[in-house]
Amino acid sequence: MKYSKQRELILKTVRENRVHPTADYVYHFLKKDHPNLSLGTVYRNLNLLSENGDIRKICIPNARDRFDGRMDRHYHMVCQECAEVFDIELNCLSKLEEEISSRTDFTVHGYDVIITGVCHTCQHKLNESKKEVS
Amino acid sequence: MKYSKQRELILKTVRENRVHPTADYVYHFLKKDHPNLSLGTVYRNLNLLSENGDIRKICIPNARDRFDGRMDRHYHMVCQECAEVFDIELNCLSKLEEEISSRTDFTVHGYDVIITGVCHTCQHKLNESKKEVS
DNA sequence: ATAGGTGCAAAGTCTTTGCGCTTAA
DNA sequence: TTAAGCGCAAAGACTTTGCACCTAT
Repeated sequence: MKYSKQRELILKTVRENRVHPTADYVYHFLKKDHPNLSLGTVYRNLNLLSENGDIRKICIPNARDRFDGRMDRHYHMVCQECAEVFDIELNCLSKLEEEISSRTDFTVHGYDVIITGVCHTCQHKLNESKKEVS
Repeated sequence: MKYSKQRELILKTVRENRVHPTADYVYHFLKKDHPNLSLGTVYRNLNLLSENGDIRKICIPNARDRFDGRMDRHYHMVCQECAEVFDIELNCLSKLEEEISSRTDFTVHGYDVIITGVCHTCQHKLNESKKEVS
């Protein structure tokens, strides 16, 4: 693959901005200092990079796709209130691939775990507003 | 919630068609016998039903959302070749919620595991075409 | 009677793509 | 030199929504 400044910047942005950015986030983040950047280029490169295994695409119900620069084994928690995505390490999944291959004839390339719920901050806010009502 | 014939049909379709149908599938499936049905109604009801916990919405990278009428604990394998979705039961996830609550302050509502790879049929086809080349 | 649901079509949102120009190799 | 990549804008895919009509309660 031919080098491009844009791709380098996009990869850097996903790696360094640990918010699991959307394509739009990456675009606006870079647009400030690189006014010629186009959204199409961002999409093209995010897809390229995730196909190449340089970044991960995270698919979340009722939300747009996000990208993750961390390629080590970890999983994701999504807050239903604020829509933020948090990382988590889980021990009990270490045997997952093993179990799948022994129980099915499916060739496993990868897997993702998406935990949905409410983050600490939002839970706190919800508790506060409950108090106000009662 | 007020009863509607359309909603009943849509729920029945998702429950009985174990292909993890997309909204479009449900629409065309029912349209045959119910020509007045509109796609908007299908979307509205699929979203309603999944919010109510009657069905599950499955979000798959690079594919449209699918719906699942099985509400018991199980997970999903997606074939990257044919895009079909298969169910799988996994034992090692039984302690997952426990581990998350003990390790984080995240309130877990649910989680989904999406395993990507290649199904048996497609793997076979891939092997065949390799043979042809060599 | 009336709140909620439907059908329809239009509008939205997010993403991809065609094309002429640019640039890394 | 030239194939890959870019910027732009238009098109595409999928989903939501406003509104007038309909229907379960």
